[in-house]
Amino acid sequence: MLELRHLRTLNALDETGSISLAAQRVHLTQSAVSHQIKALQEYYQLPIIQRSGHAVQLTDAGKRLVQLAGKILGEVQSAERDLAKISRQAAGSLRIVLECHTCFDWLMPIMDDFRQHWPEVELDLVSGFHSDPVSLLRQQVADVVIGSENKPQQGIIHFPLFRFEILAVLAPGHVLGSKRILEAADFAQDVLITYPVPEERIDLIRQVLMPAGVSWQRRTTELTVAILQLVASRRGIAALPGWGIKNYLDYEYVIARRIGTNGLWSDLYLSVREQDASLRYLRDFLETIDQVCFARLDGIKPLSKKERGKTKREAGKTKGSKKIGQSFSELRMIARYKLL
Amino acid sequence: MLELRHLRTLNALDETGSISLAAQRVHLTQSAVSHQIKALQEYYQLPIIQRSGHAVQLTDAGKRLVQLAGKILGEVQSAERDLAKISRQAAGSLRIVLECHTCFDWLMPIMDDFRQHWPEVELDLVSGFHSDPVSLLRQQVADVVIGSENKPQQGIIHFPLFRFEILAVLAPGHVLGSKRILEAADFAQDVLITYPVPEERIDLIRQVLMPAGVSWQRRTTELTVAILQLVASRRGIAALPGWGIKNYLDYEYVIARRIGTNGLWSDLYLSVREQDASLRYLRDFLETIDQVCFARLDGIKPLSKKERGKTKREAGKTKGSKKIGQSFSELRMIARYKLL
DNA sequence: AGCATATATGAAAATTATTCATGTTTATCT
DNA sequence: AGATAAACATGAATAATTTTCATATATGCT
Repeated sequence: MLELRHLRTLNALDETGSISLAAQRVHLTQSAVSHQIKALQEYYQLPIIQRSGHAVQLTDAGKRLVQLAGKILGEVQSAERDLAKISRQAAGSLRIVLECHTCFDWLMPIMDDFRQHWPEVELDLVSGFHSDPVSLLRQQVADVVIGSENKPQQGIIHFPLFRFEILAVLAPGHVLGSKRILEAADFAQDVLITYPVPEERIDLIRQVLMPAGVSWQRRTTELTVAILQLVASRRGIAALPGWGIKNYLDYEYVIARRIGTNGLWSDLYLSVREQDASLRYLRDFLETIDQVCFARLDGIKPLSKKERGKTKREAGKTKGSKKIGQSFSELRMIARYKLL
Repeated sequence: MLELRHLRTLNALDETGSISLAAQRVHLTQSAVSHQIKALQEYYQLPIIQRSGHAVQLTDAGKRLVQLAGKILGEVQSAERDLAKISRQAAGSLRIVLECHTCFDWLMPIMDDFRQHWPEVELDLVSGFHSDPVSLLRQQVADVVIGSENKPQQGIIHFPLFRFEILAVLAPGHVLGSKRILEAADFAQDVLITYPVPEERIDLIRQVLMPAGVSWQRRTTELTVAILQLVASRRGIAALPGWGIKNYLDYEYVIARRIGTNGLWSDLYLSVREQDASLRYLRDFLETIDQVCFARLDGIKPLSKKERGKTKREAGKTKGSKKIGQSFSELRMIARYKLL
């Protein structure tokens, strides 16, 4: 029997074009998705996907179901927003601390979207830099932290957002451009341009330069465009998220190179106080982030189970309070479909 | 997590206004529906139903979900019809044998609806009377029998439709009208007006008069209206399904009385060859019958598990062929929502 | 009050979904 | 070409969820 679960999976499959990626998006294993599709094919006595070599393609039948998913999942989300309004969970506050500076880029449109749907939620960005952003949650100064923190802490829940690659950004024609991959030592040759945050908050420094014992020169500026402008005018090099510089790369304003053989990756989490974790508008916010980011940001990956603070099963067991149909997986499970 | 299952149940709940009836409609126990609703309420942290005494009423939240169900379930059915077309299961034949004469009343509009959705299925009524209608399935003369047969037979599957009450129909002012309930003996006093079918096919005779050893006089005619006309003009009395005479009762053209303390009830099944049981258009036909009948026919009841030829669990075990995601329950499980 | 009817609920059972471990196929690299 | 890696499939085991069963509770009726 067809269920919404299937439609959510098919939707992810449509967007990712791959069973394993779709599986990550819906927080299942590749095997689970494979079984789901098999079940659907047997139920309808029809092939849903077609394999052309490695890539999977949706058949006409598959496309029809994806179309159904598109229509339906939006309706479901909209109904659930209405339910939140009915239950008066529609008011509250969402004060956001952004640990990752570049994230402004994708967060802004999401905030605009959110404001439309939740006019009664006070939406704010908590400005300034903070050494321990999560403590702001405890102090009730902020309600949400978007950052890399994922260590389990009493009373705090970390929702995984996604993993992205940090690329070295160079001026076109820069000498280092001749290398396909940059190593720690390469960064000693030029000025490093960063946001004005403490060294330990800069992934390149913490994870690459310091471990390698390489020294560096640094120059800071507030805005991403300013960093890029400096790089392009050969004042130095930078390290920025791949999705943040996509446009500049396309116009060959700057060029990018991988850092280290496997690349330099960073994980993003959204942290909240435990008691806020089931707030409707918070869930909707999470859902929107997922939808928008996976649809629009290039080269990001879902955080797989291993990278998560808690696994689904542990979470179920850990929960002391009465189960109210809101296991961790449910909190996290998100309808992924294209925004209209 | 919300699933289509919940929406189907809520829809039934909306239409029946009762948990137990809704349960019958979706072929679950009352307990299961109760649990489902409880889970939903806990998931959304909202009451979905309100109890005013015995009757259950949907809250605003419940109504919003029903509204969602209305939008969504129609889309699902429509997508599934498209899938059938894609799989070329859209062509075939549906030759129907009607054992119950009065059933023309509700079947006609259903056939019209069906013809629209399945233009490539040859739709026919097999006319004439047949002592063993199910054998027509074996002889490939018909594809579907709608009747009271429900004894398990090799190669035949009986899908339960519904149970309805057969009422005695009298002219207004008829002497028997003074009784609230008619007994077998009462039928000896007047002419019995029936369709021209063998005695053993008339429930009143087989189940009431013959067991009681009462004799009767009979007069036959083809059409339901003709029977009613004869009754109204005091040429005799008749026994007809409650829903078949609703309009005539409303206009007081005739009156109706229960037969026996518990009433005379008849069960209707739809029988097909086993190999046809998973045909898409057949399922759709079944689905439509369910929707239309439960929405429009007065006083019918779903057939509960006990009345069914096979139970869900037995069926699963019995099936010899490889399970292909189409257990008996799935074959039977029907999205019930209002036709547009 | 007592009975019949409708719903709720905890525990057991059944069913279904997911993961794990592994196999197969296709693509890539040397 | 052969080895290796990547993506998907699949059977069996396990986990999770759903349903039923057996009652309990509440309501309405006579």
